[in-house]
Amino acid sequence: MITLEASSKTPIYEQIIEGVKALVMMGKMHPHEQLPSVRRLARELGINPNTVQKAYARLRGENLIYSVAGKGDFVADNASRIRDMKRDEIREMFIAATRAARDAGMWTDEIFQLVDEAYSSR
Amino acid sequence: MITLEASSKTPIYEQIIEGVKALVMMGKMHPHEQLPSVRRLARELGINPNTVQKAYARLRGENLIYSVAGKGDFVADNASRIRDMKRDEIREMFIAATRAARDAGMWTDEIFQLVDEAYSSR
Amino acid sequence: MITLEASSKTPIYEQIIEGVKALVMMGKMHPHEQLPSVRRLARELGINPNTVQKAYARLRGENLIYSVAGKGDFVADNASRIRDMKRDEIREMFIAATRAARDAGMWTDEIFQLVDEAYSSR
Amino acid sequence: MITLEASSKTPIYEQIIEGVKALVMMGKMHPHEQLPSVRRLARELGINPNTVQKAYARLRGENLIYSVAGKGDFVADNASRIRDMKRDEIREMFIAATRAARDAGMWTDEIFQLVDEAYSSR
DNA sequence: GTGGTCTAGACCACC
DNA sequence: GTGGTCTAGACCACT
Repeated sequence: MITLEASSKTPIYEQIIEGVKALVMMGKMHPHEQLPSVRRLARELGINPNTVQKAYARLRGENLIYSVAGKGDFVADNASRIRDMKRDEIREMFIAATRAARDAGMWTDEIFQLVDEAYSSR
Repeated sequence: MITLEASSKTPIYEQIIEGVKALVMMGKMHPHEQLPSVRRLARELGINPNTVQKAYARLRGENLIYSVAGKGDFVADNASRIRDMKRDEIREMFIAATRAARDAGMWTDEIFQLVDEAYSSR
Repeated sequence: MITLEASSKTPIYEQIIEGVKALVMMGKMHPHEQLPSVRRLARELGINPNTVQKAYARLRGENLIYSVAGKGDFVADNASRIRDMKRDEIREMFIAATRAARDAGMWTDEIFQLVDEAYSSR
Repeated sequence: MITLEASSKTPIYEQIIEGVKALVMMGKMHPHEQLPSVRRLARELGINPNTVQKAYARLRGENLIYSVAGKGDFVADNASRIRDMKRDEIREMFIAATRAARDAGMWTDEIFQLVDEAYSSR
């Protein structure tokens, strides 16, 4: 369910974090649902368990998942706030892109058209 | 004319590259105009000459500047294409952001408002 | 597998680049095969790791290799185009040489004989 | 009569040397004909007289020109051997190109055709 | 262990 | 003075 891009410059553990967030946000995983075990996911992705461990630790640090000793990791109850966090990130993306566009001499019309196309594509 | 953000996680040499591109794009530097020498810019920015050298080498690799032995580095003739290159980059930023926004359940209205605010701010 | 010519005036890092290209072109290295690590190759060649790093960085800039953080560098998928790139370079060499030869009053017969000898020698 | 390419990586003084050789080889300058003075040529080319001086010094070192105190520099009598020197250089170009072509898997037929086209073009 | 970045200092050819 | 190359040594993040 999670796919990695080996040649990408974003670290694997971050790709895993984003992958989990995406699954929850798209409703493919729900609060209190169990995540694949560290070792299992590592095996499936063909990577080092330490890397998965690091990703889960970060997710735990953000209180997006919780651990139950001896049982495994589960999606947290408050996982719905992922949506808000994601929106904040996206806001920043648009702000940065818009400033760059303005500096490059693009007008808002051009941007709106671009967004429209991208939104309805694929 | 070029400023560095020390706390940024983007490498210094890349900040220099972007700085030079921006100067050309904004019309503050023109084809065949001489760039500050490697040593001089390094002194001004308080960094190591090798770091500037690396930035200039990359710019040369993209044919955006050319070097004349014993004289210095100059803005390339075809540097006007920086504008188009930059626009392509910006297009990609908006496409990525828009797709992410759509996946996060945002509507185009929300995006348009966001862009409008960012465009007119500061 | 890569050998350096110390007395050559072409920079070491460029010799490395050509060496890697040659290995791929001759089929001694294949896409997704791992290159010797920066430090290891530096040790083997008796040079500074930074020099190898520079060579690999250039190869990466040409999309002939790709880096995976913490794992190493690998031959790119599209590395087969090295062959075509090399042929274009060779074409240019012959065109330049032929023009010079014509200007120097040499005939094609003379050139053909020269090529024949060089081709079958060593 | 001599033209320089500023952005070229071959040094200016070498471009001058090649320029003088070419003029003699093409019969546009003859033995005992006077060369432009150092200062004059420097002015015409918009470069530093030291650079022209260096080029003339090298040509003198190869006995291709001679100096007469108080009068200037002149094409040497034995300048006809420029042709032979040039041919040796060209031989080397073809040998290098042919070896590279062979290593890249090109056949002599392909080379011959390439040479033929280049020879009759322009 | 891996690659990526940066510094400090040196040497070279060219102008 | 200029850019180009190389070395030595350091620190960082990632696996």
